[in-house]
Amino acid sequence: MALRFFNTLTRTKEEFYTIHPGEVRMYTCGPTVYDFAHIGNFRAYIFGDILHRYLLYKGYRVTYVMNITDVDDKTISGSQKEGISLNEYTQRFRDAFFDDLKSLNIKPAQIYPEATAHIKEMVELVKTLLAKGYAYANEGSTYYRIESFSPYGKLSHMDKSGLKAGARVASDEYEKEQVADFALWKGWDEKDGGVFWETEVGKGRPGWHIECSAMSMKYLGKHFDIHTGGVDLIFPHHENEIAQSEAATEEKFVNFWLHNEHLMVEGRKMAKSFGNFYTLRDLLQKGYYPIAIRYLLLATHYRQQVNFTFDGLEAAKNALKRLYDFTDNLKLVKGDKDNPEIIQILQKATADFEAAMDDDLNTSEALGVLFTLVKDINRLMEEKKISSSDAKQVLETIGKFDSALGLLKREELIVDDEVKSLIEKRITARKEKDFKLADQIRGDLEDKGIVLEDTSDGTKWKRKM
RNA sequence: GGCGGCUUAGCCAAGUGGGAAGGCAGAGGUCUGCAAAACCUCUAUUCUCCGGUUCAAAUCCGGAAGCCGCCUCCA
Repeated sequence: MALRFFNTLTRTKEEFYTIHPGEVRMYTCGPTVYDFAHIGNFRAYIFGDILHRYLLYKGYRVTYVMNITDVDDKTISGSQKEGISLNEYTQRFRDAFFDDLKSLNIKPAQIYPEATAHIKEMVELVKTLLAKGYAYANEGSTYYRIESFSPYGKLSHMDKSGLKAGARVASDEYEKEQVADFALWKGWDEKDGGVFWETEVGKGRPGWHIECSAMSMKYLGKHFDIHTGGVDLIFPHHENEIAQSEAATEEKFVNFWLHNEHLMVEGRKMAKSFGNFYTLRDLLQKGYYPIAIRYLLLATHYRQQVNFTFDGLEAAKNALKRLYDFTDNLKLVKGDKDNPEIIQILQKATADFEAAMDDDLNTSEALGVLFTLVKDINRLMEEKKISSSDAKQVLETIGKFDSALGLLKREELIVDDEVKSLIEKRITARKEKDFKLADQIRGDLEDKGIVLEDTSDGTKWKRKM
């Protein structure tokens, strides 16, 4: 079956195709590094990651770009409050962001361009838009005239004539011809302090939308394959990116626009402004596993809202535990009689897995396939109808699935000499039927995060989750 | 007000015309010194509600109710 994605442009699932054979160029709107990202933000990056990984799974060469917004109102005011430079301020959150990506087992993009390092490209783009009559300057700022771009609204399916002034109108609105026009370049203001660039379009700083147009086109070309982000970016951010890019280049900007739904908390979207957010750090500090958070987010299809709850996180952890136990048990299989049934099971699972993922990255269904495989193989393991080489093949298949899912990464369990001798001591105690001592050792080890299991093949140990 | 989406078991969640996936939780059983893991069995005659189309509807059409998002910084 062919790979299909739901394209926000057409609101339908479309068969995926690439501009350059075998190669995909994709862009995800990254974080504004003014604070720690919350797990709602990470839903977007995990979604981008799944897309990235599955394209690699399918054999495409992928160039993946994610921007870092390191200049805007919030970063400027944050740095001023602390009396430090903009860069010093954003560096902390940029570092934290990359740490978090690692915790969540998100595969790095090739390029993470920063807005402040691409002022020149943005200015060029603004100049082009001015020259072509899509932009106008007023009081030191430059604005995009949406009226001049007739397809405006094609992504969000909003009628530009319907975009009227809402109740809230910013103080600088009078500088625009129309309220829905947006800033390409913001003229310097006292509030910006020392944050400004002297450029051909004046002293000031870039608008938000222009950075994504300038940087994505710089690294991926004027016309590229996939652009992703949260649904809240459809309007105005992505609509504006299209307007800027297509007006400037007179070419189609992006073929596939993919958007993930929000992470909800008690019926509302998780957002800084609502105060109902958890950062990854918050949850790790409470002892939750980052990969359980990843699992929780993958258990629901990316275009569905997910309600975040601690019960859900607990359930995710337990599901993950089952997968880990399964792979651990497979590694211990000893039989030498191959079972021809295994290959059939694996082929079926692979076909089902790919059908699920091909259908607009249906990770819920893909996880269902994975657990069905777990159950099938567990049964054969129980019946001892599996050889060690069969087990190796199962592990390979699971590993392949996981190259797309990214759930099986675990820290190595380090068992030091002290622990080893305790385990030995307990084995002896059990032989001598000193169960009181045996249970005490088991309890002590559990406190250290090591769980013991006695099987017919001897005592196994694993990390407590 | 404009545009869009959602409602499936105790909880989470796939499924878009013809067998209601999967996970978590729960119950019973096998195994075990006990526990854990694993296995087996059970847990939605039914998919928010009301009409309609059809031989056949969770799935298509119309309507209602509830909830959510975007229209403003936002993943």
